[in-house]
Amino acid sequence: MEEPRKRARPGRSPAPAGRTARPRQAEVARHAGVSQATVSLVLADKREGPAISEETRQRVLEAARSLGYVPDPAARRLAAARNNLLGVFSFTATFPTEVQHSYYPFLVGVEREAAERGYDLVLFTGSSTGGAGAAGPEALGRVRLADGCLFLGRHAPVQELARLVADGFPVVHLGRRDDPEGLHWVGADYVSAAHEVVGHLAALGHRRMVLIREDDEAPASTDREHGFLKGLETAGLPGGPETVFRSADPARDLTPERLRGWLADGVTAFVAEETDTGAAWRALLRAAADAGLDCPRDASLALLGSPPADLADGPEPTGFDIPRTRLGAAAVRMLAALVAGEEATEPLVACAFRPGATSGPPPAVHGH
Amino acid sequence: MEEPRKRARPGRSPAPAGRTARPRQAEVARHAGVSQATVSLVLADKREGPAISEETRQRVLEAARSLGYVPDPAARRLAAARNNLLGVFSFTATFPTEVQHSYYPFLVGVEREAAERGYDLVLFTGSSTGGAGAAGPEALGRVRLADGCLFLGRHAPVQELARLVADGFPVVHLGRRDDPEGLHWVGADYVSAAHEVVGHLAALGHRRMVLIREDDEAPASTDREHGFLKGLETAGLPGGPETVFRSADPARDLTPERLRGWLADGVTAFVAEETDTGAAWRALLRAAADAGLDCPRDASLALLGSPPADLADGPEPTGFDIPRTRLGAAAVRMLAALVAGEEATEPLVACAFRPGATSGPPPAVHGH
DNA sequence: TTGTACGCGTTATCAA
DNA sequence: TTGATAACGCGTACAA
Repeated sequence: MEEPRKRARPGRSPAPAGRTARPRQAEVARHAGVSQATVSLVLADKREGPAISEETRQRVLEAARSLGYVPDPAARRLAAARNNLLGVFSFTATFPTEVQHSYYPFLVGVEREAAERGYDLVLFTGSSTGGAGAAGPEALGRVRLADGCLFLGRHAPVQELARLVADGFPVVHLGRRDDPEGLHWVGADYVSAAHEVVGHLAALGHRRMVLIREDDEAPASTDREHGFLKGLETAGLPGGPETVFRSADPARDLTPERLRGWLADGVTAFVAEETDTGAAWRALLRAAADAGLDCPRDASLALLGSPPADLADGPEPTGFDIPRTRLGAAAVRMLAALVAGEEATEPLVACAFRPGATSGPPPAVHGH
Repeated sequence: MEEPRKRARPGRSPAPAGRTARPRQAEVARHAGVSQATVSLVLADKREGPAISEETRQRVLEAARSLGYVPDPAARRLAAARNNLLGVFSFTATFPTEVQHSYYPFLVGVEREAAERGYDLVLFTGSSTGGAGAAGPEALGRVRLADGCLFLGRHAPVQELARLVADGFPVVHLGRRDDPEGLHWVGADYVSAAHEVVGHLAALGHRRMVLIREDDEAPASTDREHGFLKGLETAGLPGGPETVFRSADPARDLTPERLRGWLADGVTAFVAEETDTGAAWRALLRAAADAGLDCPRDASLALLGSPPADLADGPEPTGFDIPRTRLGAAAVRMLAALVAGEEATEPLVACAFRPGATSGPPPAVHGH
């Protein structure tokens, strides 16, 4: 006796009382009377590779089932196989209390598509919550547990994202984003959608229109402007800088007087971009009301997106809806492709045109 | 030559093109001129354990920083025998399209509490979606991937749950449930809440009231009845079976005539239980309206729960709100305790009393 | 104070 | 067809 007994479970804290350890492949092997490697082979169920006798196969499967065996994702990951786990990391709470920027519609699509493809989801509790990811750079490193990760929200730290991308870790960002070179993303096709809205107005007979936008350089904004201008071009209408009104504070700068001035110049339709705050749209509605305009009789209004929640009761704006659920699905689709080592799928998702009630034919020209 | 060269990275598929391997502790160690174990010690930064010379410490930290070292979560978890992962398994889609039975409020609490405690969440794509869990009972086995799992929804298969519980796998069910012996759950304290509602009515002066309930034996129903009867007792009011009206189809059985009969008998307040369909409350509102009752002048109404979404516009019912967010948090709290090998925490969460607008003093007694 | 050795659970290769 | 075996990256007991 006294022989140096094997060190008990080194590297592990003692198992909690009453807790039965999950069965391992080794245990399944013992029950089936085979080696652990055989278990691995059977469970991998590869087409190629060494064939296994049906008899052994069944024994192993039965043992695994009866023991409730489930592969350890960490070990699997370590051995460079896959998890069937897709990560979701948001930089605000994934389920925010303020419904304002709720990811719910995205998640519907994400869950559906992930289920479809046999993936489970890992929700990494974001940094904002002060949760698991509060501390430093390792916060983002956690996502490497999954086979790939989806990022939501504007405040993704470029450095860390770049690192993941550089390491070849499959990453998809929700929303167009150029910042870390080579970052994959899915986003709404604002260019086409804005283009379509302009086409709709032009078809109604509008010859001059103005885009109201805020003063930032977010891709979502520039895309809309781009689509707006392209729409004018397609319709053979005059473009140029004077068709875009840009203001850091539309509520202040978009006065009823200015609106009247445009009208006097022959402008008959106004298009506002959508932003988080909805400032442009709000200002436009306000100015039109203050100017005593009856919409759409006196002028047509359109919104490049969906109205903010608090304006949901008002008349349905002509414009388009962002297909959030389909965006979520598209993101998962792309992520799955990257995980599989395939090419990234189509990043753009079409928006749904919304006829709405704020546009109509331009007013008949009075006077001569 | 020809000596059997070391097999290149066994156990791994070939690294995807362009993929740079991240630095490992071993590499940090080389750069710092120490052993890998020392790197691990320095990075762990434990209070106890072997002390490290400040000199070495700095060299290691510097090397780690300059190489951009990030620990591999999979390896870390493999070594630590813990995931920091809590599972969430729902038997309907976790993010249903029909807002009717949305788990959103629960998830808010779940996410918040999980983040607080440093856990990430695994959303197991449920069986209903035909997703990863479509196949038979083994679907549930997947949850063993996490350190513990939360179950949502009514249709949890008892067999499989029992299996998990028997194996000592930490499981918490959302909603009271006795079925698999030893299953842990968290639920709303309907008994106290119903008790409080009765107390409120009694304090207003009501001496006789009737509970309208459907004809099932769900814990949520019996708890409410129990609380209702206890409330009567506390208030010193007559209880007994005639104070409970039980019907499999309240819409049919709860006629205006019956209501008038009760009123004639001196009943001045009616309490409806809440169910998925809201049938009892609907029938009560309908009968009161048909009987030409002005509520709360002629009679007081109360609802043991929250009104169904389609009745949200109506007058706010006296009753209580189920604290779903806090329930989610409580579930995570209990699950975390079980994972840590501690005792289960308090399963009951208090409901929030809602004064509402459907109750008031009983009508003055006319006649003599 | 630091280095050596081992095991966590898995996959993949190779020899039997 | 199956069983050893190496290795993934990290944490820790133990020896130096």
